Amino acid sequence: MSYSIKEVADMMNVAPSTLRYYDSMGILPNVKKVNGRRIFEDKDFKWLRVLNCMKNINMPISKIKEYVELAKKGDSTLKERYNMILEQKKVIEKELKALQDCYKEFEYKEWYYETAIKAGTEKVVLNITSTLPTLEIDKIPKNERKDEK
Amino acid sequence: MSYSIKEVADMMNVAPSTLRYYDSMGILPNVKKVNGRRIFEDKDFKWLRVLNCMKNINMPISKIKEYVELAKKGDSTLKERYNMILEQKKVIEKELKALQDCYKEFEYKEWYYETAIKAGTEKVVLNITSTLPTLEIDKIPKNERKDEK
DNA sequence: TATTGACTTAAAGTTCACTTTAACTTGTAT
DNA sequence: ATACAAGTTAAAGTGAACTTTAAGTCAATA
Repeated sequence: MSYSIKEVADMMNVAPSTLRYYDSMGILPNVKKVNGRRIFEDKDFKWLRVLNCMKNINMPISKIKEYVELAKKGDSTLKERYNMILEQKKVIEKELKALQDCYKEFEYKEWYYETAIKAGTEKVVLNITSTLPTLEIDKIPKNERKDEK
Repeated sequence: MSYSIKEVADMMNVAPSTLRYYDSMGILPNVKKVNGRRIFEDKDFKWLRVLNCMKNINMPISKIKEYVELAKKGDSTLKERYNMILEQKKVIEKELKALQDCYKEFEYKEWYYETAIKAGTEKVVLNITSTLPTLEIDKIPKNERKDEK
């Protein structure tokens, strides 16, 4: 099977121009062209799946390109690519943790507003602080100082 | 306790100029100023924690500002703010799911490279496709067509 | 008293990731 | 045959989120 740029764009939820842009940046390697038109085939989808992941974790295009260039060089870069994957796995773990903490913060906010709406006013909940450790802000920094009041 | 802009910037892992920028965009409400200098107090950290969350889930500043403006208006906007929170919770759920799928994809990649490195070549794993449903790409679109080869 | 360092604003500059535009080609339908 | 839809490139434009710069203020220290 083969697919046009529009079809692939729809599948990936992006504009065709975005895919052209990706291609121009060199992160859509080996896409076949017939009469100057891009034709996406099954083999391309393997990479599109990975690309989609990399975009999801906000990997910059420059880094994605780095990976693509390594892959093009073949077996001699296996270890380098492996290390990139391990590094990115750590990034995802961090992001997952951050997102989960955010989720808890928002669950707290949900309760907060439910309580406030029932009471008709925020005042009843305003001085209850969420005890969720979303931010390192809870740690007091070294160069702490007294209130100058 | 009170903190300088530099101290808060360090706690939040951003540049002081970023906090000034946030302030100029109106998403650091009610920060005290002494002799023109920003002084962050305990009450500000409640909001900074939430702001940090909102940044984490890539909420645009314009939307964060919307929320701040609603909060400024007081109890009459409780329901609106509640709805915003519910909506954002859904966004987080989606993002979490996407990230978890990416994590699986990267776990597969980890195995892929471990196997390839052991064998000294990618060829042994190259035609094994991950079966993880990271992308809707696996669904064949309506306007599918035959290979023109 | 002079200097240093951390702050201030307003405005301009930068970066990234697209998106749009303009001029053109190609394949399909009438 | 002609029109139209969908593709193409190169280059310019956009928007968001900072970041840098320039010129200045203020408090503490030598």
